[in-house]
Amino acid sequence: MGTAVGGGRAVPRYVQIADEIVQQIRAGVLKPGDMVPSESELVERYGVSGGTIRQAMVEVRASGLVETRHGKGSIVTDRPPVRLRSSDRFRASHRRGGKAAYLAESEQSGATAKVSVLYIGPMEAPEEIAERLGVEAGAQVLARRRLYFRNGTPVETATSYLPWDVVKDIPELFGENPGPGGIYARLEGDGHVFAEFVETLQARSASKAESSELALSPGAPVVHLVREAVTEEGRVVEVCDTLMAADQFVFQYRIPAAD
Amino acid sequence: MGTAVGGGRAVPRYVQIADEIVQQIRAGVLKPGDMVPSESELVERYGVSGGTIRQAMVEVRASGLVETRHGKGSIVTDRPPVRLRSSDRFRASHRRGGKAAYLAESEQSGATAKVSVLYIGPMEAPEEIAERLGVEAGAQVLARRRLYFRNGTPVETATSYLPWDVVKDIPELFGENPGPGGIYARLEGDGHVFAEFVETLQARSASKAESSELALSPGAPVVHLVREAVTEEGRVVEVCDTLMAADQFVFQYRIPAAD
DNA sequence: TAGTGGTCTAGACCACCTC
DNA sequence: AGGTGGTCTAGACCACTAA
Repeated sequence: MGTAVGGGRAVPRYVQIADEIVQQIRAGVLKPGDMVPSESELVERYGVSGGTIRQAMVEVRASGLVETRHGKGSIVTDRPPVRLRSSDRFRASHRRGGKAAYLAESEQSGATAKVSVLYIGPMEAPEEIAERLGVEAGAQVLARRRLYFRNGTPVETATSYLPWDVVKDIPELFGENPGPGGIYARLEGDGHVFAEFVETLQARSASKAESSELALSPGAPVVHLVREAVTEEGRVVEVCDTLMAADQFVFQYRIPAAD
Repeated sequence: MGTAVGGGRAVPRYVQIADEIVQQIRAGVLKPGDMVPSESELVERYGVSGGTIRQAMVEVRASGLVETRHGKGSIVTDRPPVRLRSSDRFRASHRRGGKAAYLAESEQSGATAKVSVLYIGPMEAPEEIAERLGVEAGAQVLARRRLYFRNGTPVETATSYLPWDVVKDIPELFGENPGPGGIYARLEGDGHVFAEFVETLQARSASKAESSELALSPGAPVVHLVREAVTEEGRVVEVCDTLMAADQFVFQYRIPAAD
């Protein structure tokens, strides 16, 4: 059994160790791309048990400065220039210019972007989605589920839901590439006039499943964003449900002060 | 020593246990206000070691459905009637109605709100703030630092920075209570006409210091929001730097589609 | 195969809270 | 005093990755 020094410290040993490692990264002793010493090496260096090092590494991972992969080790992440999701990404002029929102943003920051289509096809609307779309729960909708990459790593999953009667005559929406300007441009081309987009955001810790899909450490913060596209008739013609790695995005919204 | 069954399961035991407990809460077997069985009781019930239960409870806490306090135990949280921070909180009509934004929101959800003033007075502008305010770094500004409570627990710290020449003739801004409509109403009363508010959000894990100020578990997600108040002259007359417990807030923004 | 992280054990001591 | 969570130990077995 262990000597069991106990928990009677002002600041726990594992926090001290975590802080030391984080400091080494911030100070540049460990640079982006470097490997953090292995857990067994840290056990020796600090003279503590494996469990304590383990707990320290959980803290270090939570700082977002490090990424750990099973059988490999922990690597110092290169500070990614986050993508700014500003509210003018939905300007109609961008669509007329032929750019989808996410591409326009990627251009600004010079990062490589990629989209992987996970599913496009009919689906029974989940309850919450059906409610937002104003259709009955379980009604058939078109679902478009994508995974977005930035510089090769997944940063965002997005699923768009559109009522069947809205999409049934727009064949482009059933293909992987909806064409210039994205799906909003196609909807506009079919006679829908957008009045506004309503975005709802909540930040929380990633579940186990989510963290694996986005290649995050379990418990890393994610942002859950749901966007509704509302037409001038007051109809919600699309609900987009998005989950983003929080450290990859900064959100910016402009709120007019006018009454 | 332990029998060391090892980690060779598809889904780890601690995740299974965490899911079971979360399910019991979602299903209503454990209701808000109920105590979760103690860790030692869970050890018996599930026939695993303390460490495994401990890890399971970390997962359960991450779900936000439970709150743990040291010598007491874990209690199922009141279904957090999160405060919706919608973008219409800055409508001029609210200010003319005499309500500050945070009070107007609290009324909607029926929660008790409290504000504690931590500091009001002159301060040398931090670099990032000075940049946003368009003043020189280190220039004197008025800082108003508050801590917001909701149902007795701290949920948000906010610091407003205002250029000295803007505030020097508005004595209300130096007092704890800036009067009906809040500081924006006072600025409007002094001739400033707001054009827009620009909010920038980023979610991340709380640092040790931040988590203690907001009474969060270390590493719990927080939202860092910086708001600039822009007048029709294009001047930023206030920068408000806020840190919020992520599980207490849902953010909503309406984005006009017009070009 | 060797090294790394991931899970688990059985037990210890400590700090906090309530009675 | 007795229970609760918080920290720590020493060791085990497993899964993943790379040479």
